[in-house]
Amino acid sequence: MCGRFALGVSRKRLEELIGASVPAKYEPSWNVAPGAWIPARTQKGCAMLLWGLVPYWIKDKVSGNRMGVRIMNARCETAFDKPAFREPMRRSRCLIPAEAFYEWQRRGRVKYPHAIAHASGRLLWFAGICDRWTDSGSGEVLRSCCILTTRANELMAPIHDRMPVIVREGYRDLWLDHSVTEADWFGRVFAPLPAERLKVWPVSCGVNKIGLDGPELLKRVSGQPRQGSSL
DNA sequence: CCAGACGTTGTT
DNA sequence: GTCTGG
DNA sequence: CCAGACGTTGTT
DNA sequence: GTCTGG
Repeated sequence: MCGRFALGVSRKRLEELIGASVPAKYEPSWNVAPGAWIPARTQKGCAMLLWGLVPYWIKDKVSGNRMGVRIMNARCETAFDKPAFREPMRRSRCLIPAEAFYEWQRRGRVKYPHAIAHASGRLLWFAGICDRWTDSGSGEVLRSCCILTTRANELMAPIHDRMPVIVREGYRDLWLDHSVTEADWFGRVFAPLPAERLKVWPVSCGVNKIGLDGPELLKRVSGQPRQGSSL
């Protein structure tokens, strides 16, 4: 799954990588959590979206907060059928850039955080969906998103059984193009990224602490070797 | 028909 | 808005 | 995802 | 245990 990630690149660098102008609201962070404003590539450009999908049909802000901030992920296997995801899957897909994502490996009652990044050092692009909710009272518009998940590949399996959908370069335009509807294509997009394209390493529990931030969160720590890896 | 949910994760 | 459960 | 709270009364 | 806040 994907409940925390890092995107510590400068705004200028992100603009180069995303190929669009990034709103000034963007700030680098190595501890991005649900509820944060995150940059996303849409068909139109780059927008800052609330991580935690608030469907357009939500009636009021209270239920929006209840429902929205909690929906940080959507299972790719069922997203086309779920009321909250159906329309966004069809017409508002996006790509969410990250340098790495964090997963916690549970061993008994202890949880060990790991970072996972592209083996090449390039950014990861998560498959996301977004929606636009309007406050009926104030007219305020809230744009929000969530990240699709798929089954873990062999690298991730010892740590966790789910991982984010990472869209490979050749499929990114396809994912953003909402004239594309063939299920066959999405099957390819949703396939877990092959293990050899990712790298994983243990990090400190500093990432657990909301509000703690900085590049040091991505530093490898020793003494917590992961177990059961087939690689 | 109306009322109520609408999601994921993990854990047991 | 749209689906499911009663 | 993790951390941290976890209440009541009445009124609009 | 379960919800909210970040």
